[in-house]
Amino acid sequence: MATTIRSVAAAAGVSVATASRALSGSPAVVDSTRRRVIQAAIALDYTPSRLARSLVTGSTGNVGVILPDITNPFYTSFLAGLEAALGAQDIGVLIGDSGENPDRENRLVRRMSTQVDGLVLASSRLSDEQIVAATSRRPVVLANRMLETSEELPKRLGQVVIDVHPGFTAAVNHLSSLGHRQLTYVDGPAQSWSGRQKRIALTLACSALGLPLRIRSTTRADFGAGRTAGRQVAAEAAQDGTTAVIAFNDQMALGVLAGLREAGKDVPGDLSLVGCDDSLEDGLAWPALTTVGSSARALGELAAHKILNPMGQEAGLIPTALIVRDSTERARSDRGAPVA
Amino acid sequence: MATTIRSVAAAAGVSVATASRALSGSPAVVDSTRRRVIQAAIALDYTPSRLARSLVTGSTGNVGVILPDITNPFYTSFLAGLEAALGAQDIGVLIGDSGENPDRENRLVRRMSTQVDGLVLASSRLSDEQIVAATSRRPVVLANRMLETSEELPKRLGQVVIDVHPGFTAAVNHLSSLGHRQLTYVDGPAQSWSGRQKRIALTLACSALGLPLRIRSTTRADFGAGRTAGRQVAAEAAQDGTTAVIAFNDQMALGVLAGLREAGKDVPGDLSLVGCDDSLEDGLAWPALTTVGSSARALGELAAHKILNPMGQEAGLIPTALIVRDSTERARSDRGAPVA
DNA sequence: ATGAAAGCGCTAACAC
DNA sequence: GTGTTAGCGCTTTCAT
Repeated sequence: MATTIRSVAAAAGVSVATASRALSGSPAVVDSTRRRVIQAAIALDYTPSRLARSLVTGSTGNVGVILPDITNPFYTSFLAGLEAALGAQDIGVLIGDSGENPDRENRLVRRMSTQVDGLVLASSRLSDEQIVAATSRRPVVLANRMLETSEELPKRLGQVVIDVHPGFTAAVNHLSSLGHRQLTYVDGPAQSWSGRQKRIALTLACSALGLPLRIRSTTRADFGAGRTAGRQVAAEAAQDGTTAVIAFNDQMALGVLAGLREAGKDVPGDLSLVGCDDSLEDGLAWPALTTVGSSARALGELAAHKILNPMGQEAGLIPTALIVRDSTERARSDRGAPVA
Repeated sequence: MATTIRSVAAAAGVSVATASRALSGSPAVVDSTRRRVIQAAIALDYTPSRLARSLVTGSTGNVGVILPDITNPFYTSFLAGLEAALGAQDIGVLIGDSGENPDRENRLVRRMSTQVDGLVLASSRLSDEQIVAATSRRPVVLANRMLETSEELPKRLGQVVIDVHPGFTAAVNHLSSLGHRQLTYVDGPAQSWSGRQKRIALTLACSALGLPLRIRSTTRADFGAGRTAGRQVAAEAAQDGTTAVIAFNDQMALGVLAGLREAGKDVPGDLSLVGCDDSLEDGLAWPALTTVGSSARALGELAAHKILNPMGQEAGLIPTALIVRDSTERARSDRGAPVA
C-alpha cells in the first residue's frame, strides 16, 4: 500500500513518534534527526494521511460549502474567493449544490459534517431552526443570509452579507434624476433572503422620493426567468408607465434585456435597465449594463475569514455601489430638458 | 463530544460491533436488534464519522476535482454535472482551483490524494509525466485532455474528452457556404490541449476546402483576451481579408464581439462570429451566438461515471455539433447572390 | 446472532 | 531528545 509514517520512521531509524514530530516541525527534535526523517520521507514520497491525522486531532483541514446553484456566476465568484482564501491556508473545500432544495441541503450538511471543520452556507434555503440545528454539528457561516429570529445568535454562527442599501438607493436616485417616474423591480425567488433586502431597500428609496414601485416576482434567478419577465414588462409598460427596470441580478437583467428586445423595445432608448452584482465584465453585455456592484468574491473571502476566526458576533458586511454604464439613460419624457 | 457509535451501542444495549452491523445493513443481525439500534441512533441524532470509516475501509467516499478556473462557465457546467452525478451516489466532491498553474495543481493533487478515492483533472496543465505520477497515488480521470505519450496508458487512468472535429468542421463548412474566404481562429492559451484539437480540426477542415486560416493566439481563455483579439482582428481585417472569426470558447467570442464593436465593426454585418461550448443561453448574447455546441455538463457526468467504474481504456467521447444562430451571415462579397 | 479484540495511520501524553 | 503507549471512531476477523 501507500507509504505510511511507519515506513518513514523505519527508513530513518527512529520511532514513529519521532518521525511524526520531525515532520510536523516540533522543536523537540534535534536537527540531525529531523534531516534524516525528512530525507526518508522524500525518498519514499511520503504524504501523511489527512484522514488519520484528522481522526486524532479532531480537526480536518476542510470546510464545506453549500450553495443553491454552482452554475450561477454570483456563487461561482463567491466560491472562487472562498477557495482562494482557504487554499492559501492549505484548507480543502468540499462543495455541494443544493439545487435550491432544503432537503438536499440538509442531507449535504449531514454528509459533510463529519469531515469538515466548518460549514459555509451560501444563500441557504434552510429554515432558521434548521440552521441553528446545523450549528450544533459544526460551526457555520451563513453567507448572503441572516437569521431573523429575535433570540440571541447561536455561539457557533457567523454571518456575512452584502449591504444592498447604498447601491439600491443610489440606483433609484440615479433613475429618478434621469426623469424616470415609474420603476419596476424584477425580483428573484420568493425564498431568497437577499431578494427581500433588495425589495426593502428599493421600497424605502422609492417612497423617500415619492416614486411608485412595481414589483414582479419570479421563481428562479436566471436568464430564462428574466427574459419572461422582460417580455411581460414590455407588454405592460404602456399601461403602467414603467420606463426603468431594476433586476435581482445581472443574469436576470440579461434576460430582461433579451425579453425587452424580443418585444421590440430598445435599451436604453425605450427603457433603462439596472442589474445587480457586477458579475459581468464591463462590455460583456450590450449595451454595457448599469449595475449595483458588489463583490461576490470579497464575500467569499470574508466568509473564509469568518470560518477561520469565529470571533465576533456582528455580521460581516460587503458594501455595494452603483456602477453606471450604458443601459440607463434619461427618460424619454424628460429628453430635451437641460441635463444636470 | 459528538455522539459516537459507542453511545448508540450502549443505548441499544448491544456491542459496538452489532451496532455497526445493524446500521450498515448487515444481514447477520436479527430484526428486533436492528430496530433497537436504529431507534437509538435516531434518538441520539447519530451521524457516523466518515473519517473513521474511511480509515478502516480504505475508501473515502469523496472524489477530488481540480480545474483551471472555477469562474469559467465551461468548468462550472462541468462541475455541476460531476457533482450531480456523484452526489446522487452520496459521494462528496472536493474542489481545487489551480489557476492554470501546474505547481499549484500538483500541490492540490497531493493534498487531496489522501482523502479521496479518485481524482478528476479537468484541462490539466500538468505534464504527461506528472499525470502518470499522480496515477500512482489515486485513480485519475483526465477530462478535456488526453495523454500523448505513445506508451501504453497507466492502468488507473481514464480519459473523457470532447470530440471537437464534427462541430468545428461543420463551422468551417457553414462559413464557407456563406461565402467566407478568409477565416481567423482566436485560440486560447497555448498549453491547452483542447485548443490544439481545435486548431487541428480547423486546419483540416479549411485545407479540405482550400481556405486559408489565420490563427491568433492568446494567453487566457477569457472575455478580456477575446476583446483584445477582437480589436486586433478589426484592425487587420482590411489587409488580411478576414470576414469570419471562430473563437476558442463563448467567453472569448463575447470578448471578440465587444472588441469588434469597439472598433466599429458590426456582427454579423461586417464579420461573422462563431463561439464554442454553447455555454451561453440562447439569446444571452446579442446577436445570439452561433456556436460549436457540446455539453460540458455531460462531460462532467461522464467523468463521474468513469471515476466510479474505471473499466475500459478507451476515452469517453462527447460529441459536438454546430448550432447556428444569428452571429453568422452571408459574406458581404457574396451578398445578392442566390442563397442556397 | 452477537461480542471481544485487533487495527486503519496518525498524534499526544507520559516516561526515560 | 526520543521511545512507548494509548487511543481518535469505526469495521472486521475470529470466537462463541
